Amino acid sequence: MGHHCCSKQKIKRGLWSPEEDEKLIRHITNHGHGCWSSIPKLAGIVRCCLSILIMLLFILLMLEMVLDSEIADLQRCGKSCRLRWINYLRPDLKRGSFTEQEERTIIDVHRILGNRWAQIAKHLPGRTDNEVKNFWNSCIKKKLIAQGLDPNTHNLLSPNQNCNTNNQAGKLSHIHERPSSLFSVSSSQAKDVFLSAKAHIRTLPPISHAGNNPSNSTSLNESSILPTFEHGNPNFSWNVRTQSQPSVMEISSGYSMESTPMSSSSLTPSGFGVLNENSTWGASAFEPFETARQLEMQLQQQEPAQVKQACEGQAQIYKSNDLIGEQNVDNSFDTSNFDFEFMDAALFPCGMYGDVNNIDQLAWD
DNA sequence: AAAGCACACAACCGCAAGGTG
DNA sequence: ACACCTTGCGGTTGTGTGCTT
Repeated sequence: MGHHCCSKQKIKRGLWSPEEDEKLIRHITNHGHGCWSSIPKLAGIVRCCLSILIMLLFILLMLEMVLDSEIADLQRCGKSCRLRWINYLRPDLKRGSFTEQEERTIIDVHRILGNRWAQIAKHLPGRTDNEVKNFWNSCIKKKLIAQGLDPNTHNLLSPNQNCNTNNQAGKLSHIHERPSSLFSVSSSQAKDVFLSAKAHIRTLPPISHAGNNPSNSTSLNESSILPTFEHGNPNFSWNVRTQSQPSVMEISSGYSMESTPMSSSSLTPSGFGVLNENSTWGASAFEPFETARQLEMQLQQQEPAQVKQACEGQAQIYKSNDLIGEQNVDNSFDTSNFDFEFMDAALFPCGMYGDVNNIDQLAWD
């Protein structure tokens, strides 16, 4: 086997020795990595030239020793060198275990981006995609499962899934417990966040909706505030009414709206800002609601198909808004053509993991 | 003490995208 | 336009280590 790029070479595999690390570090710090595939040879050649100069200054007897010990080529393929440098030797790497803040960031960003480890790692300075991936698979995944959440979708596991998970996880017999971990939140906190969300959602322009099951709908204008709600659910949708309740956003879910402490964990006190893949997650300024243009720009950095759908939806929203007051028309857009999950994620990207007491301030700053 | 097991982490593999001749 | 090469990414496997029996 082995890489096709190095099948002809005499390639060493497996763990790197400290000597190999040292050679690689010395070469890259002196010359940069340039072309990775050339490094294994260059790492030897450069050493060779230096050694020759040294040899001219010193006794010929030293020659063999130097050749033997110092200028031996790095018998690794470029791919392996690159990986070793990026994942382990790079000086800006942060070693050690992940902090709670990093863990939250990973969970938040993963909910939006999925298994795009390289993108996720960009939000964690000093961490590599490999590191994040390993941490996810070995730690966070299990935590989420133990919380009764699907690590892929971040939604509640169905009873069947829970069953399966129980079987798979084996030891996770405490799955039905509701530990008061960082993922859970009290109903009063949820209420605060909910009110906060409500306040910002109100900034949306008026729009009508069509075709949602009223029985599954919860209007934010209702005086009864649900202690929890679930926005990470792919079946979770939103819409806004104009006629009877102008400027009110309505949230509905094809999934059951059963009250569960877990489900509320998706909403964040840190704001509803739209995540930019190129920006750092976590401490971004609060953005109550993006204009259609801003949102479109954000969305364009996501998957094209989803962007298209989301923008079409937004365009319809604003288009219909223009018509309000002029004529009483059904301004609905086709919900079947709208990616609610993505829209949901774009509007509510964070988890409810921060300091809930700052919600109002964050909300209105 | 030794075997078995689980876990975390490092490294590998295959694929896709982009660049270049 | 095509083939080849390089790089980057995500999934998977291998390995070392600590714990349990």
